Amino acid sequence: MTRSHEIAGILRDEILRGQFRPGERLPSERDLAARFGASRGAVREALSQIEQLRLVDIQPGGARIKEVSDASIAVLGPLLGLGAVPDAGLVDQFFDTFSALARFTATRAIPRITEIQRTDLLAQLDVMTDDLGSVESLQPKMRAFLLTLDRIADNLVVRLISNDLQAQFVERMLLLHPRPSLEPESLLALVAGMRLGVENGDGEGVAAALDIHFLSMRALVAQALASA
Amino acid sequence: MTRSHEIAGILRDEILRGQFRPGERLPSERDLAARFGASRGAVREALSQIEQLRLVDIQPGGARIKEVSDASIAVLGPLLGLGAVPDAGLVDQFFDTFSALARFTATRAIPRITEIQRTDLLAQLDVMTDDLGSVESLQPKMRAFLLTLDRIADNLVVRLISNDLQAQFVERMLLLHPRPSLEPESLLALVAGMRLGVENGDGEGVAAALDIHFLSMRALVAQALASA
DNA sequence: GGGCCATATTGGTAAGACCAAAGTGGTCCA
DNA sequence: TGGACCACTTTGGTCTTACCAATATGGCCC
Repeated sequence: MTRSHEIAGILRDEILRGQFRPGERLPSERDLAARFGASRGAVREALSQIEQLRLVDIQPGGARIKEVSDASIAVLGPLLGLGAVPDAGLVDQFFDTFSALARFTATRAIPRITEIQRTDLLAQLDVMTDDLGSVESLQPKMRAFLLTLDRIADNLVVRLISNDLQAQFVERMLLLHPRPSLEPESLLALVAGMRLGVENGDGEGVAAALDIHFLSMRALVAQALASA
Repeated sequence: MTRSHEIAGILRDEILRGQFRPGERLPSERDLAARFGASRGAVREALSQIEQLRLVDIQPGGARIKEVSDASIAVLGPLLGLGAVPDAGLVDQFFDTFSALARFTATRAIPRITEIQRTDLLAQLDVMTDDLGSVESLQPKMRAFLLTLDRIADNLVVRLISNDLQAQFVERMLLLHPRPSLEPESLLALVAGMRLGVENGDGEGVAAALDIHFLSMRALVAQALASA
């Protein structure tokens, strides 16, 4: 973690917390440098990063704060990390959205699947079947499965969006305690449902299995967050 | 356009064009500064921006190129702008994805709509009905309508994703010539379909109207790009 | 009270310097 | 001959100082 990233993180979080009003001017680079005990160069690098998040608009004369709701998806992670516990509403929105993207990918991928890819997917599902007990070890396998679907669907736009969601979300949620734990039965239903869909070339079937899974996931996470 | 943004744009495009292999090292900051006739500070700000796109991994010892497919959604715009004409396949993927997000927003927004919001949406649709002839003036109204739906759906995650897609895509597509022109009949069908859905609280109806619209849009844009 | 101009402030950029970490190549030893 | 070790070089990270152009600010004048 470099000094400029550190400064960028602090300023970014202050903006996300609403400590500046939209339209208001950020302190000058020289003032910020003094505040952080850093050089103007480091502050400028930090501001350059925040500008990419579309949180500020930098112009000669001053940097002005913009609306958080107009920012880049890259602020999602920091937004989730603002409090000791991620905002439950935001997490639910994330799962709802992520679920929709997974459905999208599944319905696009399955119809254009090759036999080799089908074999690959089924093998991945088989491995998952042997591992239903532990969410910790299942999660990366699930992620790899979805990534394979992503590659088959061959939609770079969704792939890039998923990259951002992964980068923003996954690491933070893995820190959550107590961790939500899915019943082995529902995990079995998920894997079995996806397997059936993959075997029969039924994208809608795979999507439906994912839908159900994410619905129960949302309920469990909401419960975990409420008790945290 | 500042010098650092300029340099960032050039390097970013070179990476997106594949002029560096993933894992390869970018020239040192000092070399880049010499190449661009700029100071190291300006180059560092540029690299800091490219790092945020997840196109490079900067570490003491050197900056290494990463896979484009692992980058942020923020590279979509630059990717579309690489050639004289945007890549047709990528544009089609964009519309497919954008359409799915619009469907998502519509199905989430309509069920939770208030009477005031319903009146607002209907008014917007009425204005659009009077303006079916010109795509130029209809497009911003359409965008405003979708933004209203976004606000009603109240899903910040999708809102942020849409921000990025808008920022990456809209300006570039508006430069396209020849511009695709939709038939007034199909536009009328779109508006009428959405109106019916809004009136009856039928989110699936609104989504279906959007689906059809984006499908014909995809066909027209593909045609426009092929002739360009 | 409103428009205008000089001044202070702010971002944009450059040049030079130092440090610590990583990469590099050679040497030395087994 | 092969591998481990070490010194050197390169590289990113940071700071300082300085200057310019565009903007913002405040006071002045009409």
